[in-house]
Amino acid sequence: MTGQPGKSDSASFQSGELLPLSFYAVSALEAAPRLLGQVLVRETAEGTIRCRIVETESYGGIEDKGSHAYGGRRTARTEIMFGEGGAAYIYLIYGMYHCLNVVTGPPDDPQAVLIRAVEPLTPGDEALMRARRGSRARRPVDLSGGPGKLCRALEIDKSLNGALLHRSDSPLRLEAGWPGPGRAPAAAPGGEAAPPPAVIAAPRINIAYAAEYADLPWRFYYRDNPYVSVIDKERGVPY
DNA sequence: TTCGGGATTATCT
DNA sequence: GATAATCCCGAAC
Repeated sequence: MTGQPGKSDSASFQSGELLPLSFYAVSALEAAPRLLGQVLVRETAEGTIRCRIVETESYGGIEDKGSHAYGGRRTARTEIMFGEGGAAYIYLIYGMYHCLNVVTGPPDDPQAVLIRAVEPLTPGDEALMRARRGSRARRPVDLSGGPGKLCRALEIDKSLNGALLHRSDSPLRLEAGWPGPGRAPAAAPGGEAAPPPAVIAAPRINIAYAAEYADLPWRFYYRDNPYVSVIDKERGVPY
C-alpha cells in the first residue's frame, strides 16, 4: 500500500468473470480508481447490457462532508452504505434522477463510489441504451456521461437498491474488464495487451457544500474518453 | 457553443 | 420548509 490508494498492488482478475466479494473490501478511495475499466452488467427485459466504467467518485466515510453518511448519519436512505461492500446504493436526486453507487469497505464503515459515466461495450449494448435515451443521445456524453443519464440508459432505479454486484443471479452486477481502450479484448492470443488508458484525478462535481472536502481530487476518469461527463482541464492531474 | 433557469420529490431539519 | 452526489431545453451570443 502506498500513499496513492489503489495505484499499487491492485489485483487483476480474469476478464469477464464476476468481481469477487474481496474486490469491495477496501476503502472507497482505493476502489474508485480500480473500478475504472470494470464492466457493469444490467439484465433488462429487452436484453443484457454491458458497459465499461470510465468515471467514478469516492465518497469516503463519516468524516467526508460530501457523503450522505457524513457524521455517521444512518437513516433508511443511507442504511445500505453501512453494510458490507459489494452492494449497490441507489438514491433519487433532484426529484427526478437516480444515482448508482458501489458500496465498499467493512460493515459499519459507510463508504461508496459514485458511478458517473459508462461506455457501451458493443453496438448492441449501445442500441439498448439508446432506446431509453431517445434522440437526446446525440453525442456519447449525452448517452451515458453523467450519473443520472447512465441510470436512465440502464434502467436503474431504487428497486435495485441493495443489489449484490458480486452475484451471478443479480440483475445488476460487476465483471472484470480488460485493460486498454476499445470495445473488445485488446490482446490477441499470445499477444501483448495494450496499456490501460491514462487516469486523471480531479475534484468531485456539485458538492460545494462539502467545504474543505469539496476540492479534494476524489474523482477519477479516463483521459480522452468521450463518455466522461466533465473534463477538468484546470485541476485535473495524472493519477 | 455557452448560459441560465425550471423540473420534481424523497429526505432530513 | 429547504435542499439535493442532475439534466434538459430554450435563449442569447
